[in-house]
Amino acid sequence: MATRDSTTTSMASSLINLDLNMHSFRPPNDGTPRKELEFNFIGMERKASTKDEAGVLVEELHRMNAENKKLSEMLAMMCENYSTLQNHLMELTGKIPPKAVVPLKKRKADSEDNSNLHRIDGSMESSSSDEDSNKKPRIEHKSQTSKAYIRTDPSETSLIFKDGYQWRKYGQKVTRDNPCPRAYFKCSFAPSCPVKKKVQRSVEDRSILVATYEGEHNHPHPSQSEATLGVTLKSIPCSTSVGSSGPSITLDLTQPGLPHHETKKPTTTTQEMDQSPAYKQFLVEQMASSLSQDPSFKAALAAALSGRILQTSTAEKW
DNA sequence: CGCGTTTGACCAGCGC
DNA sequence: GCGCTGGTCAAACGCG
Repeated sequence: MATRDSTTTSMASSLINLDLNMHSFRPPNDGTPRKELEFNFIGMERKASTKDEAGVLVEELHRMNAENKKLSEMLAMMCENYSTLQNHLMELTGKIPPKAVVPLKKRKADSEDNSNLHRIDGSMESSSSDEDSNKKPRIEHKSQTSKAYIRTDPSETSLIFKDGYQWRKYGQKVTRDNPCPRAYFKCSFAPSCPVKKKVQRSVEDRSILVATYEGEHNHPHPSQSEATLGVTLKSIPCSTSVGSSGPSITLDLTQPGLPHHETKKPTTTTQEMDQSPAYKQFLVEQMASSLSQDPSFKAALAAALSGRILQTSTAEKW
């Protein structure tokens, strides 16, 4: 964005310079033939100038004039492209203004939560940082937090949405910076599963549910049949999720039926089981096969890639 | 009756 | 140290 602005600014400033240069050649009244005026101007500087030198200067003037016109057209086109792209982006992001992405938070824990904040268009707000993790022993699952944005019916007041997992609500609280209550859920699919999620409506757009996931499921994803149409039709998972504990393939924790792909990375137990290259190759093939056969993963991958491509192309344009 | 939700109370971190 | 705030607990409640 800054690159685009500076480019536009520098182009505009050079245009202004060009324009000023043009005006410096023009008299207040532009009624007289231009060539004669130019010749007179040059003549004022040096009477002994030859006709050839005047011709070269006039030619240069015409060339700069044409360049000025070309640059003006380019600027107009760039402005038009910019507005078109902006509209397109607004459509893709579900008309969420960028300022809605970073709510003002006072407490440290919340600001850290935002470190893993993801925009609704899938672009990461910033990389994660665990620099404060030692200061807050209360939060035990800081290493794996992610946010997901789910669009729901604005008339729907419930904070419950189906994402394929089983959740048990254990609390609800009205927070200071959001009049909408925040609901606290624990994963109840497995008794020992440490995963929690907080669900709260966005201050900016009440139709958006902001789900914050903490921790990592220690059980397989419930069967895909348990994932209702609540997410696929009524709710639109919009964000990718990336844990801060290293590279992972997590695409969207809210995707129904989507296996927890971050667990697909080789675990230490797997590595200890068999270090043979053939076995590794087999594992890789199995993973690739299972992933490619998963329609949800395909859809999530496509969404993530398209978002990334759009982001890259937009950045290049700017 | 069992399970999940609601809701007020309590606890602990953080800033002043 | 105190007050504010977010997070959690657990009894009460509702529903199937």
